[in-house]
Amino acid sequence: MDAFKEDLEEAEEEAVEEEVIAETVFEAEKPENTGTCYLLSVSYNGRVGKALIKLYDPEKGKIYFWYDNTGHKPYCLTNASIDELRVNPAIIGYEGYDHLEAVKKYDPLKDEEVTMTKIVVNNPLAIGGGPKGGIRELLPAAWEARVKYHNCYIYDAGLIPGMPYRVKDGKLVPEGWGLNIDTPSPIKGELQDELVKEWFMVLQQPAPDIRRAAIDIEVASPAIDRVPNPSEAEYPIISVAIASSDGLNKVLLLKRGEEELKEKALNGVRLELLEDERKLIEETFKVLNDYPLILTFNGDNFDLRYLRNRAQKLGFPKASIPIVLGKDTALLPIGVHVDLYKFFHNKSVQVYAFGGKYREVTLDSISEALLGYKKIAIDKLVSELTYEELATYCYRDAKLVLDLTTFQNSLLIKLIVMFMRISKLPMEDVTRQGISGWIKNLLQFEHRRRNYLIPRPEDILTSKGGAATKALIKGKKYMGAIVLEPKPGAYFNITVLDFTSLYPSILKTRNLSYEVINCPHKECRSNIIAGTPHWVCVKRRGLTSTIIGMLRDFRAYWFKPKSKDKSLSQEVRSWYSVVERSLKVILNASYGVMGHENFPLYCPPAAEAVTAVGRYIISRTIDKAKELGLEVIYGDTDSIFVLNPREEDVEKLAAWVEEELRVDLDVDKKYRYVAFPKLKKNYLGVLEDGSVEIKGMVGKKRNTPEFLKIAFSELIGILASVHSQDEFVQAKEKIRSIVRDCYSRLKGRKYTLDDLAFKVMLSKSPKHYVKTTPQHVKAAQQLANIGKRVEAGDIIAFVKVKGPIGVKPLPLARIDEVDVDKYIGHLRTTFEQVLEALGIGFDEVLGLKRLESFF
DNA sequence: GCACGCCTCCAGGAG
DNA sequence: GTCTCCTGGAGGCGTGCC
Repeated sequence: MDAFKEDLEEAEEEAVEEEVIAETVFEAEKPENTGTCYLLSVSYNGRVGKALIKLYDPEKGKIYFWYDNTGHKPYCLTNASIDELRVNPAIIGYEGYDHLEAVKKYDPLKDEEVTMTKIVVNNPLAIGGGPKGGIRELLPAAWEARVKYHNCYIYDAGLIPGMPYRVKDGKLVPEGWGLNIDTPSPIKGELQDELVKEWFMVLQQPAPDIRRAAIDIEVASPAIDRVPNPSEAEYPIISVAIASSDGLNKVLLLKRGEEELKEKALNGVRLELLEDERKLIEETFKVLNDYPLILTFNGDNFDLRYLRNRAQKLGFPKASIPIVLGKDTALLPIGVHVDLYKFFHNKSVQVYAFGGKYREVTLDSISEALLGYKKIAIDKLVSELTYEELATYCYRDAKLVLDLTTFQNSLLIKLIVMFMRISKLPMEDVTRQGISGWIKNLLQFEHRRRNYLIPRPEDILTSKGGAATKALIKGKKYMGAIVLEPKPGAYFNITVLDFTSLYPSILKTRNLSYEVINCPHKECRSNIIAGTPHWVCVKRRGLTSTIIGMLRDFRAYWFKPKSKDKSLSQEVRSWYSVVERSLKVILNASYGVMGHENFPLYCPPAAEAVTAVGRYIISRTIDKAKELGLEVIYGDTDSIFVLNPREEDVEKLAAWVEEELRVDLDVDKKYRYVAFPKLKKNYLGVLEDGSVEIKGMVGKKRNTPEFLKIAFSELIGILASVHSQDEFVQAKEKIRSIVRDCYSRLKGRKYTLDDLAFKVMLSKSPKHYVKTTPQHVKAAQQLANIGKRVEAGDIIAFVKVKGPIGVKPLPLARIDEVDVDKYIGHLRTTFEQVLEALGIGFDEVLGLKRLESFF
């Protein structure tokens, strides 16, 4: 209930945000004819009362505006008849009410055509979301009333953000989509040709590069590591750095006292000293208005917010400030603002698009992982730096942000454009929303395209029911995947087989989608999903099954193989690799959102049907493998580890799987050897090329102290060089010396506090830990006691010490109070995980008894 | 009073 | 604010022993 209320409030905020745009008077050119442009953004302009489209002209590097001229208006649907509504004064007398229309829609839950009434209004707030509640609150039942107007406009106009368009005689038309393109045959299947063709054009179309500038500001804060409050904006902005893709690289500095600049430029970056802060801000606004794309890192909540509020404080007229603040956003009237913090924060982007290369979502951590260089470290207040030091520091941040979008041929821009096209979201939205927002919008677009009524979440739940299986873990909603018990030990020549995109394949081949599972037809009830009481419709194809299945096929049969096809040019291959990665992000989340309560198409039976089929598929495959004489050592969800198989047996198995289970089974990789401890989700393997893969083990976890990580990686280095059983014996000796060395350095307190620190993230603010007080929270509390601010997302570094509390944060700890025995315990668990798999005892390696006599 | 076992919470990972 | 499964470590509580 609370969550529902919060959602309501949020929806209100966002709708109000659309209105706020009315305050600004900024306009870009609105030509009657343009060349080929890219659709970056769709929003609602309250002042004009129309949908506003921002087009990017790559030739000129600038933005054009195009306002809707088709007369499209906001609306919602209801099941009340026109006659009933016509006599309802609350509705027809509502401010902004326009007219009523009878419309026919296909209701996917009922599988029948229904007649609905469309209530059309003159501004989005009349439907809902404003302070007055809107018409949707007055109706007994409303459909599609929570779809944001700009998204509704995209659906109805069939617009695809990120695709090329042009304005021709005042009309917005698609341009250069490659209409004569041939769709690859493996994908067509029973799908409608038109659908496949459009999607293929959309994926195939290369993405533009976009002229852009990154900005970063510094504020004269009176205290070190105390971030100034952007709502107050009480301290002066002392520098603004701009790093751009078109050669404008400069730092604006606020003049203090009599001090003059020593240099006019530093490494090609122009330095400009400005007499007063108003001028500095005005110069910054010029940049904001000039560039089609402005990049920041946390600009929504800091840089742009501060700039806006500071300008207001200094007396700028509201309408002259080119920054529009929302509850959690800072948008631009002309160009588009992308806050990279928000984009990199997206878990799917982090894990699937960037392979988990960065772990903390900070500019330092991301840039180091992706670019190989990072922020400049300073140990005093920014206001105490010389002009040159300040400029260097500030510019570095802007440059990092820019480079994050330029590296690998503007990979990031291309990914964003692909995500826009797939999700049908404007650039501002796609970079700020999570994966569920993307998939929601993608599916709603496809509903509207087919004239499907978008169902209300409560109707899906009541007509489809809840989950029938029980999760293994307490508190989870339904049962998930199978993880096999590994057979502990080291094995040579292991082949890993995996089902390509298992869950998306299941969605496709089992026809899983919210509307077709537990469908209303009697004759479908016998088409049961094994392991569940649910049945699936045999009369029609589900929407999710169709769309996700098609995207899966595009990736598996076209973009992924083509991205590795050496006969294609490097440029084409790298484009296909971008597409393939974007599809992977969508595919990997497509099943998860069905099991997510806040997803508007939440459907527990569909989610659990996917995992049930997954369990069925891996179990049957393992049985068949055994029957063929293959030895399965381990498996997890969609993979099986087979010991030294004959190629023809693998082929036989794959053929059987395809025929019998209707999924693809492929060789994923081959290990020279793999070592399994007793534990699930833990192993260490050396691939044929000598590269090492470590899964799950504590030695590679982020929060593990550095000294253990180092010792662990030395151990890995030794194991990587092992080629045969005999070499293990020599390896053992080397391992022994590592462990002993570690042990004696611990005992002798030779490590620094840094080496020994556990670095654990506060997942919430310290006061929200009510059930227990974990160690990192205890350390955080001690930091708070000495006046340091600690909040959710901070990484707390602490060491374990002797005494009642047991931990101290790094700044308060001394090396002599460290609890050495605790650390030896950690040394033990870290190494035992690996050694156990190799049949070596930890105590045996250490020679514990003898060694201890030395101390 | 205090070991001890048992359960829960939390962070971080695999897939 | 996709999902479930799995692990290590600590916190917290009840029980039985001295």
